[in-house]
Amino acid sequence: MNPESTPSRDRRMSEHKLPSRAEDFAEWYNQLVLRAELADYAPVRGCMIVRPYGWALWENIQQALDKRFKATGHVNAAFPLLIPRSFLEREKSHVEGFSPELAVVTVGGGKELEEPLVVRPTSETIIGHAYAKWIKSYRDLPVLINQWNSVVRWELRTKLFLRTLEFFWQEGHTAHATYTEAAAETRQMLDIYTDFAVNEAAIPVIPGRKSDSERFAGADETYSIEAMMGDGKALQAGTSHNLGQNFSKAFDIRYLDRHGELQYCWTTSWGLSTRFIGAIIMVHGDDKGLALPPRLAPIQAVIVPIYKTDEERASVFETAQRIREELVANDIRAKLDERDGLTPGFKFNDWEMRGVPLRVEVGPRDVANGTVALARRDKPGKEGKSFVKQEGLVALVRETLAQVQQSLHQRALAFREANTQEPQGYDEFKSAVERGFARARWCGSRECEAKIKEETKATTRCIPFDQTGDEGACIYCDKAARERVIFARAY
RNA sequence: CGGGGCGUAGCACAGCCUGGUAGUGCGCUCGGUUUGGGACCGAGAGGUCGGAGGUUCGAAUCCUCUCGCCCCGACCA
Repeated sequence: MNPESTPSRDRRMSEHKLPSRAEDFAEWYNQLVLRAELADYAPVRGCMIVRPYGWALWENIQQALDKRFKATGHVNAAFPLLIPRSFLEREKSHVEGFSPELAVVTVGGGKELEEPLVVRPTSETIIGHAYAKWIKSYRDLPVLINQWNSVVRWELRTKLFLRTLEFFWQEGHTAHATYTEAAAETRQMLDIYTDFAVNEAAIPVIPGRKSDSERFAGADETYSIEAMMGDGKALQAGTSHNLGQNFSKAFDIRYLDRHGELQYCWTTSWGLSTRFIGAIIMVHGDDKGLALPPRLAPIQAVIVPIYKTDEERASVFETAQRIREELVANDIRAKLDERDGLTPGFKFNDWEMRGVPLRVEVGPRDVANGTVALARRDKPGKEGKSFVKQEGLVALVRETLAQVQQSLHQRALAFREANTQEPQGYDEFKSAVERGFARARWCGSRECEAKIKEETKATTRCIPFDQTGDEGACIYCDKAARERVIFARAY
């Protein structure tokens, strides 16, 4: 812009800037999480501090989900953090799945414990134990409990939000009288996650079934929603497990049916974690920073005052405060940026980096004319800026937020479509998973799945529910294959 | 656990090769001029140079050991 820009000025400018997504997606992500003040590193390797702005986002996610859980008859409770180690060992595949990543407490009150306690990696076992005590009769069923908590898994490679030693989530655990009911519950909760992802987070997802090798340790069937990130990689954004009678047999969760016969329960579990925040970042973010979906954004509209003199400041603030109060009174999460000594331009960039969907600029000219400038986060620069009357602003803000929500979803969907291919041969398959999803036939054998992973780093993400049903050849071995599967490199 | 890189102010780094006053930019504090797309000037605060041991009159710098972090590969929401 300024031909006299000095090298030192350019350097300073570049320090403000994030690395572009194209040049280094991983670094873009790391810096964005820190600079947007979503989270910070903790003193323990792999642990994360969720900062207030990140937690506010999580709270909005919690509310949107919790509302849906309650509407379908679930209730919240809290189960203990510490679990006797022997509990984990009762379900064979569950131990095998989790034992490498357990944190174990061996000392309590300065004394070696008789039985080591594990820090919960998930709560199937301790909840199973409780259910066994509580459930006696078919009249006690179904039991539909959820808990909001954190769990610990000793991961080797960690990344803020996506994979940390401790992470926050909700885990729902239900017990039913019949297989059919449990299966319906499992699918219902996946539908809820899908609805949440699409309508609250503006993230298009592919719901489907997991392959045997990707299934949860101890589940009969695992379902997931899979989303495409801005670099074409897949992220499992929510999961729902049909646990069959595996845990009820391991924990003796039985009930007397109406014929007076003792039956094992059918149980399910389902979870969505703070990893979802990583998905929001990587799906909607751009080179300017975060772009939060209005329905989940902690701040939906930020008001930036513009002034030179003290008199201007006073009149601008008066108007800006009035606007903020009107917005807040109408349930719009609005904030007035009262920071002195920062230029408007700095604040524009700052709030864009933090992903605020809508910005309201109020300056002396606006005070005089009864107008404001409205800027949309999804359309940078002049394109997304309009000058509007203060009168009727609340309705306009509401409408514009809905439009931003829509446009983020459409943009994400278009990106996914553009980067999803149906490869005809294995060569095409290989290039497809280089940049996105490959929807390809798979014969269902572990061998093909493993070979593909070895050769391309792509794994089966899920077997989508919508299938054409016609027969074709497996992308790898050419054997008969009915189903098309989503293959991708994954987080 | 294997491979690679790095530990110097809150952050990003220079200084180390060739031992001798710890430095630059950003950020922070104060004062002034600024403010419709990342302002500027001036003054200031801020350091056990990751830790321990050694060599030396003298170590951020040389030697030995150690701890930690980040990135890449085998497990995972």
